[in-house]
Amino acid sequence: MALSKPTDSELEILHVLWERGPSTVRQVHEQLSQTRDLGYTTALKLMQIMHEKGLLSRTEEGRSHVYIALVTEEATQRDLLDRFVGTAFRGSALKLVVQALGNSKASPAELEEIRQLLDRLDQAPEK
Amino acid sequence: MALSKPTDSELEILHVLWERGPSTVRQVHEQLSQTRDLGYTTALKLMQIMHEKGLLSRTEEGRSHVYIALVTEEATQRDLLDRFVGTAFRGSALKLVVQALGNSKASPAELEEIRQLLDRLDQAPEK
DNA sequence: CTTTATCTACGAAAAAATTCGTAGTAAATA
DNA sequence: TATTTACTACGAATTTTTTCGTAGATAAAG
Repeated sequence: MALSKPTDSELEILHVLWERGPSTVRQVHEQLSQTRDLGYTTALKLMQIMHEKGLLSRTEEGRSHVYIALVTEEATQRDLLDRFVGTAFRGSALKLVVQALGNSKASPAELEEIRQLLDRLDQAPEK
Repeated sequence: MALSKPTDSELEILHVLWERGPSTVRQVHEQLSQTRDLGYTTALKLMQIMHEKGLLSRTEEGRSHVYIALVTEEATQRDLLDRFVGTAFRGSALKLVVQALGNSKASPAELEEIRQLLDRLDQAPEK
C-alpha cells in the first residue's frame, strides 16, 4: 500500500524534524514561525494529525511530547519525485532532469558529480 | 507577477490540451474519463474556472466552446519544477537530479544525451 | 495557596479544490 | 411540432487542507 502523499504543510514539518531530529511542537513551531506566520496550535494540530496518520511517532517527555519522523527524507523525496514526474512531466524523468539542469546554475563541481553518477549508471545498468 | 500554480486537476486538463491541441469540453472529458472517473459537468466547470483564471482561452464554435491552453507545457514545467525543488528538495536541484537519475532506468542513449547537456553547460557557464 | 505559564486535546471555522445536479437553450431527430 | 440530445451556466454540496480558539490539566512562580 502506497503511503499517502504528505501535504505541503506536513512536508514543512517533516523538514524541520529531519533537520533537527526529535523535537517538541514548541521547537518545530519556533523554527517554522521564523519564516512564516503560523499559530502554535496550528503546528500542534498538524503534528497530531501526522501522528494519527502514522507519519510521526512521539514519546512523552515530561508534560510535552517529542515527535520523530517515521519516514526518511530519502524515501519521501523518492515518492514525491515519482509522483511529480508522473503528473508534471508525463513520466519522463529525462525531461525533468534536462529541465532541472537547464534551470539550475550548477557549479562545475556539481556537474562533475553528475558525470560520475552517469558513469556509474553505465557500468551498472542492471538493477 | 508569478503565475498561480495549477492544481492537479487543472494539470490533467492542460496535458490533454497540450497533447490534442484546441479541444472542446466533450473531447477533453472523453479522454480524461478513460483513465479516471469524472463527470462531464465537472470537466466543464474546471475548464470554465481555468478560463476565468486566464489559463485557457476559448472561442465559440457552433454551440460549443473550443478551449486552448494559454500557457505552454515548457513554461509550466519550469514553474512547477522550481516550486518542487524548493518544497521537496529544499532548493537543491542537484539532489533532485541525482535522485531522478537513480530512480529512472535511463537508456544509454539518454545518459549520453545528458552528458552532452552537461558539456554545453560547462562551455556556457554565463547566463 | 493563588496565579501564571505551558502543555495537550478537541471542535470547528475558513479556505481551497473537487464534484455534480439542475435549469435553460438551441439544434437535431422523430 | 414534439421530443430527445448536446451544450453552457450556475449554485451549491463535498472533500481536503489549513487554521485557530477554548477548555482542561499540571507544573512553576509568586
